[in-house]
Amino acid sequence: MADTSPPRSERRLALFDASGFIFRAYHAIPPLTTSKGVPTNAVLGFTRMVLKALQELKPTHVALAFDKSGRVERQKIDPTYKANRKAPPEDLTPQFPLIRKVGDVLNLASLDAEGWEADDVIGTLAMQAKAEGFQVLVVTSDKDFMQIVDEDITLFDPAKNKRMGIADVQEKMGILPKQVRDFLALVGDAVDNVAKVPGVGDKTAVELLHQFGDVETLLARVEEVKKPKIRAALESHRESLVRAKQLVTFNTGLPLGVKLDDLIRRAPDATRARDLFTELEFFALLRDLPAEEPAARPDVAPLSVTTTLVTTEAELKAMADAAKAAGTLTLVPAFEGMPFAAPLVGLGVALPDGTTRYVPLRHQQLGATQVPVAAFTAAMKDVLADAAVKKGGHDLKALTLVLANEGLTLEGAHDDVELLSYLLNPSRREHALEDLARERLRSELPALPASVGGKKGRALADHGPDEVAAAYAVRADAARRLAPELWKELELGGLAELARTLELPLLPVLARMEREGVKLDVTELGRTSERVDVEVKAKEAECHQAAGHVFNLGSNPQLAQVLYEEQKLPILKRGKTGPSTDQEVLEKLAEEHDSVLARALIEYRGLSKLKSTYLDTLPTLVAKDGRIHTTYHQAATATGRLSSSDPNLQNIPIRSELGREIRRAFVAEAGHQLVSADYSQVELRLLAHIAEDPVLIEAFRNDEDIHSRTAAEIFGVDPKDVDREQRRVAKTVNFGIAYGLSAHGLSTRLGISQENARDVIERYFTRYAGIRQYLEDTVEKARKVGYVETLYGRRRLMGDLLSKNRGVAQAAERAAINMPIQGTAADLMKKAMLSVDAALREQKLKTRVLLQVHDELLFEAPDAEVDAVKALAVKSMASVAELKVPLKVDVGAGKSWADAH
DNA sequence: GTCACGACGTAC
DNA sequence: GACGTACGTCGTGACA
Repeated sequence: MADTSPPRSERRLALFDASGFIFRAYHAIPPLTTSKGVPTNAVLGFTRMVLKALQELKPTHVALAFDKSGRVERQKIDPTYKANRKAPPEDLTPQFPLIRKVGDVLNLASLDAEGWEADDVIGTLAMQAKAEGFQVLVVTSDKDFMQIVDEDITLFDPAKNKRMGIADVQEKMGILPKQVRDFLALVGDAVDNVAKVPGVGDKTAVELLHQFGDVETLLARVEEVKKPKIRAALESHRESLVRAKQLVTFNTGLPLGVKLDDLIRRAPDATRARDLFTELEFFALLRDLPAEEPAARPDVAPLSVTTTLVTTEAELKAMADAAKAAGTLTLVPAFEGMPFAAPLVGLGVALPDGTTRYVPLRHQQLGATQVPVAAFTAAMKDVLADAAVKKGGHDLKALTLVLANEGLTLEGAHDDVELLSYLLNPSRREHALEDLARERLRSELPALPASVGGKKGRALADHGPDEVAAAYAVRADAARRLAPELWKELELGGLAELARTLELPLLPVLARMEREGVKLDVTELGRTSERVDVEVKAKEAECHQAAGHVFNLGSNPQLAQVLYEEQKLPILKRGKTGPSTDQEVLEKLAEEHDSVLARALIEYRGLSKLKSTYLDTLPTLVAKDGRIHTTYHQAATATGRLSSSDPNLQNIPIRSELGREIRRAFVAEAGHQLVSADYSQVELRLLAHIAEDPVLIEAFRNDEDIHSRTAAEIFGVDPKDVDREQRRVAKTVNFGIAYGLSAHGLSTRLGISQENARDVIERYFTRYAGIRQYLEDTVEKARKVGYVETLYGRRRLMGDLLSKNRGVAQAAERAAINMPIQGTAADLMKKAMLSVDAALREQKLKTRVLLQVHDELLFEAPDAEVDAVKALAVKSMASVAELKVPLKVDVGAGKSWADAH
């Protein structure tokens, strides 16, 4: 036995009734083709079933069994066997070879035997495996297989996710597994053209088998059959009954010539599987492919391990020339800390000829040979600024910023593998180079120094060049190798244009915004903080007073104890870990149960939240230039939006008075103003456009108060007669509709009954019929193709839509509804940013873009440019797309962010 | 001390 | 569970 075999006792062979599933999948899944028209419904159903069953059963050995001219041998017994079967439908035939191909890339053995059916192949293998001590799992939905069930052979129906052993067969059929063939012979099979004994149905067959055991005994003692009609039928159908039993009995002695060790389960060939699934457009399945495969493919060269240190100006120049000649250059900077402030310690380089370099620049180690930074910048300036030399790497925005610190401009950002991977699957949490290399190059990257990313260890610059050269150079090489593969997939998914014309051009714009930063009036913020500190302490004391003792207001378990055990207030909502104490609950407790504690807590929470998150934190993040430099993440959200962190400047308060006060601390330099331009109702406008809803389109074309108009539609009144309550309801519906709003959600939000909420939603959909249609179509299409997309082709893979867990599937539906809207808004804003940035540069204005908050851009403009910038921003943003509705942009200016609104 | 997680709350 | 997308703070409990 081969060493690779698991211990005997743990060996499990899964045998798939592949041929059976092909037909089942074909009929279970509605017609489906790739964008090129290749039918794939059976392939998809089959593939899903196999992957699911493998996950469920975790077999050690696997085989797929197929029919091969399957009726030939049985027709020797009875020429009419399956004679009335029609040829497979014409859109199924081309799927047979594709299914074999799926088995191939999943590294699963496919077995068949000329003239025999999959049943016989499985029967043979099952017996063989049983004899060798295997547990056998037959994956099938066909009841005929019950005949081979025994202590070691179990059936598994992936459709029902159910296993079937001896006891299950007995319970279901009322007979032993080995009697199943007798049963089938007695009752016949119209579909397969197996003759039955007339007058013998399921019940009679079972009775007969109880009495006689099997067909042979029954025929030998037929005179003992009590009912004359049945007896006569049996006597006159002797031959056909014997034949029927032969037909339904599996042949378990085929000469397959396969050793069970050949069936050891192997990991899928991830690369080929990815290619095939991409070709078949099984995007939802792509995500579930395993990240690694055991064997390295021989056609992929190992990642470069020999790295040349570049320590002379001549070598630098040679490197720059080589890059210029080839037109590409892949770079990974060695730095630590924030990219907008970090000095460049070194630079990993990969050249298109497959060689790698490391340029040490600021290693502190004694005796480290390195070129002076000035010589480096002089030698590299041109090639870095040459857009014709395409730059590659991982997170080129960080590279751009770090180089900018050295006075270097990076142009031609093109192969950012983080960004490219993000566009392929924006739902993915991370696009770490380590992971991409593992998945797509089957290589482990050497570890970076512990100080980078983590906090411990020596500073990066205290490492010698030799210690880190390989790590950075190999990273550059990995990025260089990944880029072509990622571009190929982008082309296949129709995403390459989005990458080339939107995301990659945006990258330097974001870099400039981060580098610019926004000025914070720390003194002003400090004053506010001191004042709030007093208020927070007062509220805290009030809470302790109300509780009768001191406790940690920040601890929800402690708070829950006080509220629900000591004060015996009713538990209105529960979370996973215990009773909830969130704002909604507190408000109810304050209102309906007149809880002094709840009332004080609400105020405490509001104050302490703003204090800890903003007032106390923002000042610590002010850089030496007196400004705050956020980091924008271009590869973070599932919809295509940007996100912001360190600090997050996209959730600075605005709704409360204290919130606005915090915004007052974001100010313009002397002689400048902040200009804010934001899209009005952009998502609702996009919904109108995408859904092509005539009523909503008309409302926006007339620049109506959209919430009043909606209220008028819902409540059947004239827009001018809409009252405040009606408008409030309509506003909530308008906001919620693109999020997959439910009656329950609307009722809790508005404090109305669920019936009432249902009625409101129903009226809404009646008046805005296009919206309902759009929502339904979006989910339906997403289920079929596995993704949703924006107006500009940005895609989000949506695997969970087919989840068996209804909650998960419904959440995925809501996300699917929302993404095209939110994502298209994000696309538009990104286009607007490109347009605005280009216009500002072209007109050589001193105004800078500082912040983006999803539907708002914040500029810092010299006083003299304010009016021009207002006009420029409105024009650029509003004309970024020609839609069925106008895009409206509101704009304002002032000394602070609050004043600009 | 660090980490992961959940609860909560801020924004659009 | 019940309305989508993010990120940050705090408390908690596991682990070192």
